[in-house]
Amino acid sequence: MADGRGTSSHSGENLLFLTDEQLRQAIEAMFFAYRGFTADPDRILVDMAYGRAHHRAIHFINRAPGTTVNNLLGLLGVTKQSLNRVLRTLIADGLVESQVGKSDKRERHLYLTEAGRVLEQTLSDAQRVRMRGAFRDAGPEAVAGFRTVLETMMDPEMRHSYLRLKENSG
Amino acid sequence: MADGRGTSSHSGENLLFLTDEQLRQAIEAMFFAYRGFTADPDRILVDMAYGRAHHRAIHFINRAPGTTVNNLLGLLGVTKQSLNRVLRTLIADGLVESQVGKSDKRERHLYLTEAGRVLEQTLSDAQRVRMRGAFRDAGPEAVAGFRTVLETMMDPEMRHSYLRLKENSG
DNA sequence: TTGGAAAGTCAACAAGGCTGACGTAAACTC
DNA sequence: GAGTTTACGTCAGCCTTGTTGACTTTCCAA
Repeated sequence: MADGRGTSSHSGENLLFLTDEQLRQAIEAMFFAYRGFTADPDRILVDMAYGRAHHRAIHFINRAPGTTVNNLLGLLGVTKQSLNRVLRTLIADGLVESQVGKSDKRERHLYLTEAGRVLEQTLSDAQRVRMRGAFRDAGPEAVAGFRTVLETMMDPEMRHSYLRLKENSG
Repeated sequence: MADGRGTSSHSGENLLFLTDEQLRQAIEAMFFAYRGFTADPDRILVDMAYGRAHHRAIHFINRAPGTTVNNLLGLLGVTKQSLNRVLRTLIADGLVESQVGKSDKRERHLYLTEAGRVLEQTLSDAQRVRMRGAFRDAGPEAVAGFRTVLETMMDPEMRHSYLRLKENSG
């Protein structure tokens, strides 16, 4: 369908698409595509003394408003010291708000401020333009395959986080 | 096909799969999947004082034996100072060999040594295990779609590099 | 009331990006 | 043949973003 080879059968008997060479090509495709994937928001971020780490924090706070620090830590997969450095600047700059938990006062619940939402929108707009273009050019069936493979490629815990976010907002 | 929605038509009339929400989910899928993608080789590399940058250099030298430093720079998308730091240690450790160009003596052509090939094999084996599992579970049609979308997502120059590597090795 | 969890912080360090400047050798050009 | 450009290597210094380890404060829950 994409390369006219190894895609004619659904069954497990056709495994030509699993040769080492095919897999190497897929690895390179991931590498090059990820570069493109991050390029657009990165360009915006350099102009404002922020980096990719800030973008990721903003993204997930937007997706899971009111998330606790601990939960965010799990999504991002970094240490609390690393996240805290980023979070501190975002709070100081008025993009993120931290609210003491009502039932459990040890927890902090994170929200984007209005300014934070504006930046999130700007960044995700830029990132979505490329994604939308790729999806449109590739077509619905390719997109479905794309998402299936990505989901299968995740670590199980990450897949779990991913699916939970997906359910809660889609 | 993967989610039973928005995949029934080839034509441009069906654009339900391009909602902002769908695109956000795809962005998250890329993020989580890339984490899984790099996790296995990363685990191997920490035990030997190497990082992801070394892996990338080794990968592309293996794929394009005899590549010049300049060419490798283009593939990796980093500065020569950054690459040089990595390359120096790889050459010092006997994993990479640098040969003065025959026709143009300014150029250096890079090759993996036997030890370099062994490490490359170890790393790419680890990375391919996950890739192969994901491909097998997702099926040939999903794989074709996956690759189509990734190629479309690259920057044009990167796509050009990617396709050239692809042609030259299989 | 005490143990442990959630969060914040300080300090120190490493990998891996970057810029800018400089040097050398070889190739190219006029 | 002189001057310019190209390819490569290197030094110095900076930044972001990750890490570990230690310590404190707060506060929930057994």
